[in-house]
Formats: sequence, structure tokens, C-alpha cells
Amino acid sequence: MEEISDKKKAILEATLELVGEYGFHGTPMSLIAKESGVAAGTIYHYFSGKEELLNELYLYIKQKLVHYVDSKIQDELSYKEKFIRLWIDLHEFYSTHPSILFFFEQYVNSPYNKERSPHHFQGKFFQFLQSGIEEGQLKPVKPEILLALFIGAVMASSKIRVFGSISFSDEDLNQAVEMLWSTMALAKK
Amino acid sequence: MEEISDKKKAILEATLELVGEYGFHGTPMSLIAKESGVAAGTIYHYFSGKEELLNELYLYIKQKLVHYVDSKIQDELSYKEKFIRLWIDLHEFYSTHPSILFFFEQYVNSPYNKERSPHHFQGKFFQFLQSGIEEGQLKPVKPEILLALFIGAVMASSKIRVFGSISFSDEDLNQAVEMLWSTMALAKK
DNA sequence: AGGAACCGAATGAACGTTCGATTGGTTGAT
DNA sequence: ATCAACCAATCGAACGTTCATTCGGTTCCT
Repeated sequence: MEEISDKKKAILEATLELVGEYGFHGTPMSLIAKESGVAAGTIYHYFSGKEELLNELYLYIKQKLVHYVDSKIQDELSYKEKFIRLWIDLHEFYSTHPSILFFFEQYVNSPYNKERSPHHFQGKFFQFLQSGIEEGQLKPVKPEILLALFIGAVMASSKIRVFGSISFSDEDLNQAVEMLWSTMALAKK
Repeated sequence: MEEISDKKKAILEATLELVGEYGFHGTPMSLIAKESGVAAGTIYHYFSGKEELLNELYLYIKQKLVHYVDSKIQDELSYKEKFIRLWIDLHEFYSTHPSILFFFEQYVNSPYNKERSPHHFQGKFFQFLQSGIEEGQLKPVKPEILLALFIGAVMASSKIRVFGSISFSDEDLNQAVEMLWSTMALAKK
């Protein structure tokens, strides 16, 4: 893992919370400084400006998420079990970290986002779906289609859960993933 | 339909394009004024401020979308056909109106959004899914689950298509909807 | 005439960034 | 061991710019 100084981490962490709550506007550098217990000038010791701060925050969190996903995939489970676990855990991750959910959604759809591609493309995640096709576990369609179905359901259900006051029970979620699995899995002959 | 003056419509339309391209920041009132061929002061004749302008723009576009969806549902088609058409058309709508896609995603996840609920809840759309359950066309699960699967796939695939340089063929999309339908539909006994 | 629509320069506040000063720790020569 | 030199880290007041908003005036329509 990278060696990030405490101050730097505090700045990133504070920015995440603030942007999640107040949006990109609504969070001036002065607020970030106050909230992270740092002087305004100090931020510029670690980041060249607000834009770089936001970009680094994005990378910082994306890395966290990628590690999280990777750790879930390494298990000694069947493909289906990994599939289910991955979906449930991803949903859980976003639902319990709403500020990450908001930050991501705001960042990805903003001009700050240089790569202009959803973060879910990278890492072993997309690869996991691709290998599922190759191994004959998933239907042989464009992997991006599977990605859209899978991640779309994760994001949408997380948002519904966090935004709205609807609560999903474990059973609800299991129903959802099982349905997803049956949509995407290649039926056994 | 509302009677919206030409100037007002021009302001809304310009704001949509600019926010879609430059984000909420990045689009000062002065730019909106220039782009819509109106003096800065004039904007304040129609809107009390930037916030109200953004809020009205959201309502304005949501209404467009709701009308669009409603018009698709009224057809003399079977439930399944409506389901398919609706998904395809929604995908098409977002894919061919990227500025609407961006604006929505930015707005919904920003503090401007008072209602704090995805816009897809309203209108006949959610109702369409609910009635599908009641009529025995769709599986009897929480309608929000069906919504998440359905709209999640629409949004995610639109984003992949618009952001990334991946192009989906008609066949790709049909595969996706058919897959969705087969999971969500109640199997005939 | 009178009011609504419209204009755009002027205003003032908010904000990102800069900078000169201060602290703290490390190095290396004495 | 001591201290001088040095640099990174930190501070926060001050600066300059950007931007939303205002307002006094002009045009257009009735």
C-alpha cells in the first residue's frame, strides 16, 4: 500500500465527506481545511490545487474499491457463489458508504473525470465477467452488456436504498441477485 | 403543456447543454446568458437565481421524459412488447441526449436535488412495473427490485455507450432486454 | 402612458491560491 | 555533544479573480 501521510489522508477523508454532503460547489477549500484540521496553505503542499485534490481523491477511493473487489474474488468458491457474493458485497459497500456513492456519481459525471469511463471497468472485476463467458458460466454476449446489467443493478439498488427510505431485506437482495444470475448465467444443457 | 416563453426556453436549453458539457461549476450565469442570446439581467426576470434555474430545468426535462415514457406505454401492444419497447426507447433517449444524461446524473447526486429520490420513481413508469406484478406478468417481488434491475441496466448501458467508445448493435440491445425480460417475467405455467 | 421585457455595466461577496513567516526535524561538521 | 545550516511541513492573513446578483436605464408592446 502507498505511504500516505496522516495530514494528506485527513484532507482526502474530509474532502470525501464534504463533497458527499455538499457537492463539489458547496465545499470550498477553506471548509476542507477547517474540517481536516489543517491550514488552507497546507493543502497546497500536498496538492497543486483543487482539481488535483479531487482527482487524487478519486484514485484513492477507486483503489480502495478495487482492493475490496479483488479480495472477494480470490475466495475458494464456485463461480456462481463468487458472483453472488460479489454483487451483495458491492451493494453493501455502497449502501454503507453513501459518501463514496455520491462522490463517485458526481465525479464520474463531471468534467473532472478525465478518463471518461466508469471506474467499474478496471480491475479484476470486468475480467471476472469476461472469464465467466470464456468458461461457459455466463451467456456469450458482449461483456459490456453483462457489466451493464450487473453494475447497473448494484448502483440503482444502492441509490434507492440510500436516497429513498426503502429498506431492502436480505431476502429482497437475494431475490435480486438470483434473478440477475439466472439472467446472465448460461443455462446448463 | 405549459406556455413557456421563447426566451425562457432558450435559457433552459442553453443551461442544459452547458451543464452537460462543463458541469455545474464551469457554467457561470454569464455564459448561460451569452449562449442563450440573452442579457445576464434577463435571466433574473424569469428565475429568482441560479438555484431556481437549475431546479426548473430539472422539472422541465423530467416532464419531457415522463411524457416520452407515457407515450410509449399507451400503445396497443402486449405487456411484453411494451416492456421491450420501453427499455429500448429509454436507452435510445439517453444515448441520443447525452447532455440530459449528464445533467440528470449530476443533479440527482447534488445538493440541489431536494426530493432526493431518483426521477424514475414518478410517472406511469413505476406504475407500469407495479401493474405488471398485479396482472401476473412479472414476478411478485418488491417493485423496487424490478425497478433497480430495469433502470439500472438502462442507465449503465447508456453511460457505457456514451462515455466509452463501445457501440451496441441493435442485436446487443435486444439480447439485453430479452435477458431482462426472461428474469423479470413470471414464467407461464 | 405605463408596464413588462430586456439590457449590461457595476457591485460585492465568495473563493482558490499565494506567500512570507514559523516550526520541527535531520544532517554533518566541529 | 553542540550547533549551524537546511529543508520539509505548516500556518493563516492577504490577494486577485471569478461570479452571482443588482439596478438604473432602454425598448417594446398594449
